[in-house]
Amino acid sequence: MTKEVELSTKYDPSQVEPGRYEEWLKKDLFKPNANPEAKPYSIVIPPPNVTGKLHLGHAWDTTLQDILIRQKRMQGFDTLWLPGMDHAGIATQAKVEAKLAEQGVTRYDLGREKFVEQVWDWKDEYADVIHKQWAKMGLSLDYSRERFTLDDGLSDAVKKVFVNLYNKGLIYRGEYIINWDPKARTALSDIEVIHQDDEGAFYHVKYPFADGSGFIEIATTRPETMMGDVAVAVHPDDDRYKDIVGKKVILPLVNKEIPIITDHYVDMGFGTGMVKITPAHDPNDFEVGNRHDLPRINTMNEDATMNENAGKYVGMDRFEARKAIVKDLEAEDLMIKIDPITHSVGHSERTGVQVEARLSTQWFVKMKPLAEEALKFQQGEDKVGFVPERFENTFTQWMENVHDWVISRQLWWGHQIPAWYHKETGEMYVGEVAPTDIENWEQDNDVLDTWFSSALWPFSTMGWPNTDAPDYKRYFPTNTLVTGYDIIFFWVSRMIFQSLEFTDERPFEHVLIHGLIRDESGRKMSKSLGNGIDPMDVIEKYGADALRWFLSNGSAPGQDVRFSYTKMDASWNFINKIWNASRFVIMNLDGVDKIELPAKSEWQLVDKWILSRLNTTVSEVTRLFDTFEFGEAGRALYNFIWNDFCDWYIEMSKENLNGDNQAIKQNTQQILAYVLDQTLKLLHPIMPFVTEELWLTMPHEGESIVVADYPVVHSEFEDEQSVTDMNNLIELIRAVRNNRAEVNAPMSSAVDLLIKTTDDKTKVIFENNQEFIQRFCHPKELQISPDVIAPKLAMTSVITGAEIYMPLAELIDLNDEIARLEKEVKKLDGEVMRGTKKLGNEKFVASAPEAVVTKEKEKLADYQIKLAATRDRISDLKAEA
RNA sequence: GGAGGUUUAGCUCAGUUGGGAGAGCGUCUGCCUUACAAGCAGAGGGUCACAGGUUCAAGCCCUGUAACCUCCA
Repeated sequence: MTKEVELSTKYDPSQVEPGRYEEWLKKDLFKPNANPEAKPYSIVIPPPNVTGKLHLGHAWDTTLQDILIRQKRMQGFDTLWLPGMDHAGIATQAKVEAKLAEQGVTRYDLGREKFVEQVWDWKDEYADVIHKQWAKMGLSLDYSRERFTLDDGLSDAVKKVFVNLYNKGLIYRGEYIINWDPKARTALSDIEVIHQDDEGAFYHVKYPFADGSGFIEIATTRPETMMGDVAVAVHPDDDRYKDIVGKKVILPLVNKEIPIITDHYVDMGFGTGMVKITPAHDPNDFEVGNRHDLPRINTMNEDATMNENAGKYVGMDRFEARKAIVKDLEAEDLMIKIDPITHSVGHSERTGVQVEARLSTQWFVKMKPLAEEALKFQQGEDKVGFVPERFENTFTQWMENVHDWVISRQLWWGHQIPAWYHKETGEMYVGEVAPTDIENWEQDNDVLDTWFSSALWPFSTMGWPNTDAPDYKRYFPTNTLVTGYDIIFFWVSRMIFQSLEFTDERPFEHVLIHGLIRDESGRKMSKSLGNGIDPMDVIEKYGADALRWFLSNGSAPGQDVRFSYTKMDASWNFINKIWNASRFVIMNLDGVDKIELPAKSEWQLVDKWILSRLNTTVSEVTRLFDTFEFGEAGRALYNFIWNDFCDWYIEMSKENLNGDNQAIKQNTQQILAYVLDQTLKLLHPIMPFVTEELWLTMPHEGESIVVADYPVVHSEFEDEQSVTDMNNLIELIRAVRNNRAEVNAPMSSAVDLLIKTTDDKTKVIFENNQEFIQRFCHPKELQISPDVIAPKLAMTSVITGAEIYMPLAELIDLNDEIARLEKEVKKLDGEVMRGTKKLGNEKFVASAPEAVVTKEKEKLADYQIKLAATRDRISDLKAEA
């Protein structure tokens, strides 16, 4: 069968990628294979936020998952990759509020119900964008199982977990000091607060004694909170202040008496050793206040404006109030000095505003028992395997020091807390279903932290709490979770303890942690810097395959990676190479409509060699995939394809394809086709589009490479001898090319080539492969014989098993050639000395493994022969001179 | 203050149990060889941050130092 094949001479992703994904979906290739005999392999996608578009970090994360899932699918596993998205409470609500603000509308204008409707519209819009982006990247997701964190099923799971933890006493409600985002007007957990160094000041303020006997000096960074001061504290061991403990001072501007107390919390060495205590506005002061039974005076509103407790400053924003208070203190001569300082200030991860410590009633998860269980579990055999391992430390250290988790959020978008308060009695009811006399109850207004529902993702998406759900039974626990190190605390840790608590199993066998994508100069990509790169733009220019290749090869496990267009160029180049190699093979497959490897007895040296190299590559790539070493696997593939297959086998195949021997021609066609087929399959998990295109163009069986069999190791391909022999041939060709380059004798000029073989084996190899020596060395006259007589003036190279002479009398100078050879002698002599010394070391010979010693001996012998031959040649040439 | 990471060629980075230092890009030389000039052939380029130690043998293991980065408090 003659194939009418037209492939363009350059790889063009825009001719390869569009439409392909839709074909795969139409053929239903991304669903589990429904083979009950197959081992299941499952991954749940880290659900992206519906706040916006996916960035390069998502592209990286999902590419790694797709690589895993595609390889396992080809290996015959029953694979499930479950997609979904996250409602991202605070972030999404903030976006929608910002959009409304442009129209001058607030969420309060709309009311809760109308506002939430608007958020659903937003969600639908962005879910659509995300679906299109997933498709562009070629992700083999099973959309029939797609979930959203606010789905009914997932919401049931959330309620069940909440109520269950509450009943166990692991969820409680109380008035504590928490982190407060005054812009979103909600509580935040510890890890949603980003600490950054800001310019601020230490304000040194006079607090006069009530008895008029002078004043003390109090330093504070936050004078605006002083309306809430209820005491001044010193350390009990601080001798400086022994006499004043128990006295009263007058709170400036307020003219209220407050006591001087002692508490171990005070750092004697810091500042003046005296601190003002403001229990409603500082977490440490809150603790001090509890110990001393002090009142808590909240001086701010939800939006961080001052409230009626702030006296004349009521209504001012916190920063305005600071200015006003400083001014007033100065006016009353109570400000001693203002020292500028740089200090760490907490900001909201989502809205960016400065976080307030705020006293409020919130819901909390009691973390200690859950953390202990998780830590204990990680001591066992079945622990979650972190890859790379060092990230397990990150996890355990956080778990060991974890604080209770604030889970209530004063938002409207999210899972409303399943607690109701009786309108008359005030009684609280917590349950999965609302009270039957609902008219007498009011549900808690707050919603749960989004991570509370995300923590259940690996099992809630599989049908839990129905433990008989087929997916739950077959695919949970999942096999691998892939995510960045930046959300180990937020998500990975919480999935682990929730899964252990509710399913008694780990949520995933392995968690593969990757780094962050940075820009070309190593900066984090961010909106404020404007240095973000849209993966869709990259795909537009280079294709999804090139982006995926870059992402899977760009870095070592757990390391950050810099994006660069130079790297994308290199990535495209590699695919172009594959494209053209395939093009060559396909163009030369006339008469071949089925791939059938010729009988082993028919294999020539080059055939044995390429099959052995292929086999090694399959073995390496498989091993490296199993340990998540995609970069190393990629390098193995790159080297095999470019350096072995393209540079040597394809080049040599031209000799056979154009020769007269029909049998050899057909064998060569089959081996070219076979190696290409195997190579495309090895590459498919990484670059799905182009491999599908090429595979479908060449002879193939089956409807798509997506579900083709992944290559396996064939022990009958292993052939060390052929690898050694081929290397011998390559060494010859390289030596000749080298000599030609040295004297600027291009391949187009034929020159005599005399090869004096010094062992029989080499003689046979060179004789049997004369046609390749002809093709690659382009000799005018070729002699291969142990009896070659060295010409008087000729370039000389000594290789293993042979001496090469190229009589280039008109091109070389005798003295130059002697100098060149002497340089060679110096190098060889160094090698011989090194080997001699090493083998002369008795301890080395005695302690090193035998294989290492043997290898050293062989190398030494080889160098000794080459050295002697080169020296002989020099003395011959000198005799000529 | 605690933990972790990084330091290897001009640049960006690999280097899997310790057994002669690698790639891509860039540089230099020569080639339009009918798959690919975004290609081919060849070349040059490194005290593996520094100082000790373990070992027959260290980029790799141990100790310390320096610089930079990240997370936590």
